Amino acid sequence: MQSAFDTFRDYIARNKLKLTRQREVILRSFLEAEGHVSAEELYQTVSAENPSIGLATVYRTLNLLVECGLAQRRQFGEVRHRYEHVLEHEHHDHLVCTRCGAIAEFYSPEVERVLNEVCRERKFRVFSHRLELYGLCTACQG
Amino acid sequence: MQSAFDTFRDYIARNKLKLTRQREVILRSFLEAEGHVSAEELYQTVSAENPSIGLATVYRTLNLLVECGLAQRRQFGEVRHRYEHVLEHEHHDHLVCTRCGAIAEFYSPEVERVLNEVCRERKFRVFSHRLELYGLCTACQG
DNA sequence: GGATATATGATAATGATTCTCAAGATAGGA
DNA sequence: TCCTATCTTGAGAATCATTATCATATATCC
Repeated sequence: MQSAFDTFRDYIARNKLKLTRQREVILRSFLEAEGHVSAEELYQTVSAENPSIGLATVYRTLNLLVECGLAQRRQFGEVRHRYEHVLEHEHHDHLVCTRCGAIAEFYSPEVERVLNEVCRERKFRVFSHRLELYGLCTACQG
Repeated sequence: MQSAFDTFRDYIARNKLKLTRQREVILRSFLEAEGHVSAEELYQTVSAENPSIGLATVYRTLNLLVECGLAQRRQFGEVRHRYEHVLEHEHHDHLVCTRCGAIAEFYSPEVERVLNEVCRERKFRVFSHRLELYGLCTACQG
């Protein structure tokens, strides 16, 4: 099993790109961040230790991470996008709390099965889906 | 059963707003438009017959329509939002063709049931969900 | 080490949407 | 019907996330 760094290095090499200090720093921060980071948040973390790194570079690197399959870009009702890890992280859907903003993940084989059935019936060749449930998390129901 | 215009008028009255010529024109165009319109598209239609109506007013009116429950705002992988009718239009999910951009609707009681079950198990009080399946429509599979 | 292609940081540009504000229109009395 | 308070409008500025530009810096490959 390749590590995220290996995957990134391979992608860099295959596409005649360059492995820069900035890209390494940003990838490391991204991997350390948990859950669903926005570009701005990642930029805050990164520039705390490395004030010279610019926001544009964070965006550029996040795009690279999406291209090489390490990150997935999502949107949860907000304007900005959030990025989440893909490696060692199964496909899943989301429960979004509309009060506190918490985002929980879930995976349900039942859901997957039913969705595939829907597509089969309608002769739709599905590649991916996005599914978000909005409501109140357990903590916010009190 | 109230018509869309009645619903709109009620909302206007209840909130001490005013029923203007522009709002009527925009609501009528919205109801005539089919499927999923963007603000810009609706603006094109509206200003064809009524060049003095501005884009900002279209946005403002669409927001009113969402507030009074006549329209629902969605996003299908694009940057801009699209608006769809709610009245006389059951809840449904979407099949989005990534090649031709066609958006088909579907409703599956099975899906609804399974999703409710997921929430019950996780003690999540769900209010709504968004579900989009991305892939190739029948026409684009050839 | 040097040549050359790619990256970077700062900032301008973009595109969708919202805000601002002066001027115009509506609703509800008098 | 007219008045007046209040809400709306159109035009363009402002905003916010993201991308493009460009001169300078840096990695890669010989």
